[in-house]
Amino acid sequence: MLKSERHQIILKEVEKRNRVQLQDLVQRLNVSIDTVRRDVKELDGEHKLRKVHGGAVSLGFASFSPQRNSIYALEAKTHIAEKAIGMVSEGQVIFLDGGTTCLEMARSLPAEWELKVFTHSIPVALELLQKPRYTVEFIGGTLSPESHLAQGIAAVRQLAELHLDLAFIGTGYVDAEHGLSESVWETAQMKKSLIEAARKTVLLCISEKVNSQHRFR
Amino acid sequence: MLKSERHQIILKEVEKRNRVQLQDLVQRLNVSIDTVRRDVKELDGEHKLRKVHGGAVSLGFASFSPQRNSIYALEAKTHIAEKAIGMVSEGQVIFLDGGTTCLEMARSLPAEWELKVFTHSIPVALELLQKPRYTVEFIGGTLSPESHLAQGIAAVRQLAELHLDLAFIGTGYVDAEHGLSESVWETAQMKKSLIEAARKTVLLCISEKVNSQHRFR
DNA sequence: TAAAAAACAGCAAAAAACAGCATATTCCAG
DNA sequence: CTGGAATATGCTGTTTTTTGCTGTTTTTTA
Repeated sequence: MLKSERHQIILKEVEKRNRVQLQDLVQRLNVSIDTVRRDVKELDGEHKLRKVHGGAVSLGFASFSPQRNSIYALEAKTHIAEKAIGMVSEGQVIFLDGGTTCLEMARSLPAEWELKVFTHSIPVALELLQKPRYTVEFIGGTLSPESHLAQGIAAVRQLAELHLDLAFIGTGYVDAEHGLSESVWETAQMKKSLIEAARKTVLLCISEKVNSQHRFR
Repeated sequence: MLKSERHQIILKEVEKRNRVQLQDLVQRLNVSIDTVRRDVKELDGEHKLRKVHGGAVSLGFASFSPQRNSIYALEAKTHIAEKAIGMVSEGQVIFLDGGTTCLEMARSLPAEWELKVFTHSIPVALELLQKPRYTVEFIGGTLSPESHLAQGIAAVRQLAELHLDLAFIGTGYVDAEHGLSESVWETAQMKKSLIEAARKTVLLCISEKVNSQHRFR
């Protein structure tokens, strides 16, 4: 296989799902990990993507989630995600909201589990699709160009019909919640539907006390 | 064999599949590797293609254009996509299926238009979200890991409630339609819903006659 | 803090590119 | 028709690039 061909495939993959792991590329391209590493390093040098530990992210993704740059925030969110995963058991039916915290959580969920996950966030869905044993159910609706999140009446209606074991709602969206004009009411509406659909709802919020998780019903 | 004849063949090959290995050309042309090398070098000098280590790539392929990679018969599909776009008018409400043809169509739709587009394909949705004036409505459902397509009962139900000016259905999925076991019935079901929801349905199919578009109702 | 994963550096084999040379083919004037 | 120049093609040996492997160092994670 041609090197430039590999580069194109890598770029395509990065473009599509914003983040790739080197190990995935190894399988996809049938070459050694070192070759992939060198390819990614080269593409990084050409400013076609950004190399990170264990993989690569698209340049757009870096600006897409500016909070990722802040190590403090990332660490905290990873911590929250870990705590949240501790509340999930295999075989359950759960819901994941959008936002960086939930994205982190989707990434960290055990790949060997069997789980049915509902979400209305494209990045989260793409992350979950990486795990072969998961069933990913997407809540449709009007897509927000900024956050790649489905919202609107259609989404609310679909949420209302679900039966969930657990629902995880992220707060502190980068820009989805505050950037959109009409989303305030809809966000409230969606949360209301979720709380009704789920036996337990977990609000993931980043605050001074890292592991503060407010349950409410 | 004439040199210009070889050059024509090389260019055609590069054009067709975007990338060529020198070894393949050796077999194809029955000449030595050095001759092929010199040919490609010459064509590179004339800016007809780009020479890379071990082969050559087309000029469009070299620059950053993800997704256009190994798509078979891209030319024909682009042609179909263009024809299909000719049937759309600004301000309409349309539906786009998954598959490479519809993806090509999504990419080629005029960015300056205002359009409301329904789809159940994540790649198509991501493409459409690039266009700032578009409203993208996602049809939720169970996501297929291979094709990143929402299917299932939920999708069918949402489709049944739509009111569309036009629906474009792609055929000949790379692997979505045949790779999945249970999708036959669901695909039929979805198409049925679509035909009922849309005033006009267009079936995009790639065949011997490039511009064959079968309308049916 | 310790184990695991990833990155790194260096090395060697294989493939490709390159330079130079010899042979074959074409072209053209005499 | 013919000798020679120009071009084209293939071959040989050398150099460069690529790529996987090994062992070591750094980073991540539990």
